[in-house]
Amino acid sequence: MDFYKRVAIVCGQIPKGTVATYGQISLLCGKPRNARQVGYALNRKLSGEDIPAHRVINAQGFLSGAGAFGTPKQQKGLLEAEGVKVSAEQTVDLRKYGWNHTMDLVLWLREHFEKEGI
DNA sequence: TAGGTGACGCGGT
DNA sequence: CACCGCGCCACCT
Repeated sequence: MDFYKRVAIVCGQIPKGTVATYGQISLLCGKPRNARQVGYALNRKLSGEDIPAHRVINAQGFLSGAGAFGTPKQQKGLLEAEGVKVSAEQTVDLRKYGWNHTMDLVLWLREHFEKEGI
């Protein structure tokens, strides 16, 4: 499914030190209603192994995917290693670390998808 | 083929 | 705020 390829490309654009939400990724992939599929893709590694999956959390700022990483709280460690503060409850302040993607990115993605034929 | 599931999200109370 | 319910949709049984 091309959607998974798009997920890989979009995730690759998340700046280090910031986090994006599942809904945001699905939106940027052109499928506003596929937030669940983003989680599914990352969980099953359907978009590749080497993508910053730790930077993707849910809309409430909670690290819902922590359990899929090696050890619980592994995701927390990865985020803190790049300067993202994670609370003891495994939550991140989206107002502070949330990814504010630009409209330019949307256009860039559009062209990139077109060029890749996905 | 039918029904259940889930790294989700939003609106209502 | 918290909690609840419902919509969502590709996958898996």
